[in-house]
Amino acid sequence: MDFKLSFNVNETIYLRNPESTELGKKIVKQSIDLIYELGFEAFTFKKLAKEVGTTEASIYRYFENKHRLLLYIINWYWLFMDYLIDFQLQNINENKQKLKTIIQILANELPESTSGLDYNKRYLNQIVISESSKVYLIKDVAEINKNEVFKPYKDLCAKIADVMALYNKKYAFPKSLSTTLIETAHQQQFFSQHLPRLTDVTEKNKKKFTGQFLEDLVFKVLG
Amino acid sequence: MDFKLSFNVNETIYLRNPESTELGKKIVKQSIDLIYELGFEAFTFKKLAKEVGTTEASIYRYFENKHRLLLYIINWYWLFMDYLIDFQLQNINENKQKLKTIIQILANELPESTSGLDYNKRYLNQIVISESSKVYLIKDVAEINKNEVFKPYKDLCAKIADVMALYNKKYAFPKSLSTTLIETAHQQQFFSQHLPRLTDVTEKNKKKFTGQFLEDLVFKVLG
DNA sequence: GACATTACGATAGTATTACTATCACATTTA
DNA sequence: TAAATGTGATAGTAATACTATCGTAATGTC
Repeated sequence: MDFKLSFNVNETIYLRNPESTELGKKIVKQSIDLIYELGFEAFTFKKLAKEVGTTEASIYRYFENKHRLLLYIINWYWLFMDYLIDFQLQNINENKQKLKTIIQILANELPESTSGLDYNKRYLNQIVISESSKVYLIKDVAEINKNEVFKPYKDLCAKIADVMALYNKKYAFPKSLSTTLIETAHQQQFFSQHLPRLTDVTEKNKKKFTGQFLEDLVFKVLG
Repeated sequence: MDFKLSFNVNETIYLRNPESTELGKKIVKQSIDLIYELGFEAFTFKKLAKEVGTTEASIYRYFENKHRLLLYIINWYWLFMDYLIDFQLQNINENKQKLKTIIQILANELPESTSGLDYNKRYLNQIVISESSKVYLIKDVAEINKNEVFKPYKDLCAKIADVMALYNKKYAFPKSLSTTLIETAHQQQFFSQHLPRLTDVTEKNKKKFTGQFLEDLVFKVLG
């Protein structure tokens, strides 16, 4: 059975909830495809409108600008990851095994969906790797942070940090290690794909490389 | 004695060497101030021209676009870091002490220069923290990488990885750890400044926090 | 069944951005 | 003395990032 997951993204991010209409859903779905194809800088609402078969003005009714749309997509991803982790951690009792599972989820591609209704998970993954930091690396980060738009990311970090703190109660930096784990997971995937000399990736370990590096790192740090 | 450091930045980055003329030097110096003030997205050549007291067209004679100018600044920074590390590692023989010194250089602000001729080091540091990843998180990363424009960054990573590999000959991921160290140094500084809940920073450890986290991490990983 | 609301498409228009082109003039160099 | 170089001034263009208005079809409400 295939189904489309839906999460409640913070209402201050959009002008009109894209989940509430057919056009809104198409906008989000197609924007994932188009940002993947063009990169965020070359992506515009005009090009998206053409792809969706609507007008620029209609898209502006949903999102104030393309930065907000990216924020929406990235938040959806973090909520999805949170859900995935909860799901996969069911029936696991040991904190060590919990951490191993989390690392594998972060270091690998998302489970591909078969239904065309759903977002393209491979594209979504690549967007998060290449574009996600652009949602907070901005001048007015303090301003937009007031509306809790980074809550899904913070919640996920806190969730992973909690497991780390339970695994080693004496470790002084669980939150920073959690953030580092998430960010490094994406970074090492990006570098191993595009600038491999910055990593220790090889033809052989290609598939498992990021997971191996991170598991080694996390457990050495936590003891 | 005060002096202005000068490094040979890859020639494919600029159209005309900004070090070769007074206008060129002013363009780079003022762009650091202006990117710090506005953030890279809101920074334009028109605004820079006004600040420098020249015309847009004149700036375009030095740099193809603002991305190239940022690349120039970031490369200058990596060459500077490379130089600083060599300088500070003189007379240190132990690899452990070398790594500690490197971590402190990465985790703290640059030594402030007193001369007005020089680039503003505090601004430069903040730009690297907030904007540096934007030079490679782009669609055509493979294309521009061909011209070796990321060489200073790669060289620095390799240099640090070499020390790590000497410190622990059995460790399997020295390059990835080196990249992670550099990137995390900036990230933790950014997060502790703007989104502190993602880190373990406190009022007390504020100044030393990033360095402490990284030193703990690196030596636990390397053993 | 009349009426209001909503969602959307169509169209138009504006300020800014990101360039490119040309020409005149001053300074340096050969 | 001529040629080359660097700059300023000005003009112009295509694209970007919006904002505003209007008509209309579909949906919901009294």
